[in-house]
Amino acid sequence: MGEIAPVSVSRRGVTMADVAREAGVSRQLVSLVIRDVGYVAPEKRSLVLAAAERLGYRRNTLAASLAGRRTFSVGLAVLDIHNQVYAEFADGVADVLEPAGYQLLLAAGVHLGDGGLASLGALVGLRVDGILIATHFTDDVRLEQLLAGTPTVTLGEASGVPVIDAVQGDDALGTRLATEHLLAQGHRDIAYVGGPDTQQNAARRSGYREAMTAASLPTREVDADATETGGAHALLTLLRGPGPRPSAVVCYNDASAIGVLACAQRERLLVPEHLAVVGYDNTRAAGYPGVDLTSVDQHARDIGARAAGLLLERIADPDRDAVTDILTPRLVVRGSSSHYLTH
Amino acid sequence: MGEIAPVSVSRRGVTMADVAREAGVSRQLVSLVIRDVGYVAPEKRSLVLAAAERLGYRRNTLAASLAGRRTFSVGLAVLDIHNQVYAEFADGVADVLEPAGYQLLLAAGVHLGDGGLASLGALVGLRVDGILIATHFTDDVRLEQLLAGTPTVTLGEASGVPVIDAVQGDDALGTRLATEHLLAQGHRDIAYVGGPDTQQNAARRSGYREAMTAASLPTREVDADATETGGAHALLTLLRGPGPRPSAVVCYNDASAIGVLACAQRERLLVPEHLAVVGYDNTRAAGYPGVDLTSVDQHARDIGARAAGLLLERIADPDRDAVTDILTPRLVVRGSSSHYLTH
DNA sequence: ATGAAAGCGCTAACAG
DNA sequence: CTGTTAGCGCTTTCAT
Repeated sequence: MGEIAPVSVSRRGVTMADVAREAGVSRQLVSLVIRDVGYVAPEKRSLVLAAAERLGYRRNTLAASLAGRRTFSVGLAVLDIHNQVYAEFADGVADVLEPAGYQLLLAAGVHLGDGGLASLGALVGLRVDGILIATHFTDDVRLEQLLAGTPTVTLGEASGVPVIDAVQGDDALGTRLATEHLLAQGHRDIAYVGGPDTQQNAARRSGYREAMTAASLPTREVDADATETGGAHALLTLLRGPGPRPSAVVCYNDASAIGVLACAQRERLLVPEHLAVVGYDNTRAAGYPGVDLTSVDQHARDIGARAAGLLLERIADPDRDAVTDILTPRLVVRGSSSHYLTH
Repeated sequence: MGEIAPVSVSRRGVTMADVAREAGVSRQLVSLVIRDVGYVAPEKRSLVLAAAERLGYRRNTLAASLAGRRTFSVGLAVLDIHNQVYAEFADGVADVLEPAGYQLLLAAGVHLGDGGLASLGALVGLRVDGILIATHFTDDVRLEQLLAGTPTVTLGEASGVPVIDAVQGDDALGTRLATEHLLAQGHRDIAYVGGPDTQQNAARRSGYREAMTAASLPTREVDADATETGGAHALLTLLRGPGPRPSAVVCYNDASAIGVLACAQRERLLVPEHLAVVGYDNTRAAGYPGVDLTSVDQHARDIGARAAGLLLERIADPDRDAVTDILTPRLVVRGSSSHYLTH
């Protein structure tokens, strides 16, 4: 409030200049030491470090990024943090990005339909060096415009934008493996519990259809949302519906499969004797006792790691051709689909 | 490369100045429109918006934050993104923070022991307006120094730093409720499966001890890590150990409780007839068929929301006194502990 | 190896 | 409602 306020360190205002003054060196020298680049005489270096420590200096990443035109951070936008699969994507991404010196910024609950585009916009606004997107895509032109200039890789689904890299599982193959496994067990009446109309779910559905068609068998499908309740309702629909009760069900994810199991139990159907069940994603719950669910593993963590790798490549060379990587899923057989494994 | 390059929009360089030029207005007017503050004539406003749209303008949050000294973002540092509880914390936090206009930046895998402190440092460096921490705390002096000047609230555990707000569940009460529930069912031999030595786990352990001591019964404890395998081993230890087999087990989290269930099944012990089991956290898996686990619900989502609320208050008034909020848990009784509920 | 000068893109405080 | 004048804290380029 006085005419000339005495120089004082404010609550959060320790700058490089302060550190330089304290250490008796130039501001640039401080910058070099903090960034750990170039050669700095060891004594000077420790002088600076000590001064920084004493003052509680914290580098202002904002200013550094603005001036340096790089943030060394990448954004990961995921659909649902509760979904194990996305957590595994994130693990794989972190495996690659952290050693490379990037800070991972996670934005959860990103639905591209509504407010999710805003989340993406926030990441772009933060000028992250790259963006990883794990959600469902629709033909939204604005996506291309929004991401123009920011290296991007999608996980699990392709964006539809030609210049964007993608890493995904072979979803059609996954359900084909599941269906063929059931066929090999002698099942003929195999139903499918499908999900909301996304790229991924469409691929999974088609895998089931292909396998059934190849075996000259009719298909039978019901839909469920991504919850246990949805799966339970789906099974009820199948049981109450016309025609014979299916002897096996392929589900588009583990949550719905677990719902099917719950419903089967309530309906006094033995699994797998009366009803064999296969899920998708091989989440941790699939291995729980009393669940013991056969499931397709899409190698989510590997997808995350691979996507992060592609992103790093694209950051290094923004003009290289876009690639789409497809990982081969594997079927993990458990008690819910195999008589031999039943206790 | 020419002497004087023609004005061209570079890959990512559309600035407010460009928009102003395109719209034929001043740069400040653009700023007002973009920030949506003050009064701007409708025609001018749409003129600016149209120009921004045409040029594909994206506000540079970095520059805005640097100049405005506020980022309108808060960091949420969580221990383990795979753990449902942290996902629910995040939900609650988002419930409050998003309507308030804050961008949530999630940092996962934050163990304060090792590299996690670096993650926190990254958030501080980004100059987030506040930090929410959901992990375990040890007496680390550096934490206080690191966070000085950044409003902070902890979730689930207190930090030990007096000036930091905290929101947590009453963990001792939770296990006391669980133990008393088992006592009410007539159990006398109740064992406890405890976790790694954290504040939270210590409180849960003490709740069990209090309840047993109050009933003049001896305690019996084994330890397990936070996985299903850990729980399974713990039960084996109890079964192979001296003395009679316990008739009930209280577990410090759901994962270990599910491990106990798995082991019980392998050992041909009926649940709850031979062994009653109670978990902690009431994760979604507890409600799965075949799991059907009685569990203590600490209201994680509410904890997240409350913590976010406190953070907002502290951002508004950094000097108000620190508070610690304790939420009362409730016991959710399912088939794993109650004969009456068994199918 | 170090200092000086310039500027990243924006907000803020005021005079017009 | 517009224009001016200052920075925010840092990196960078170029001298020295």
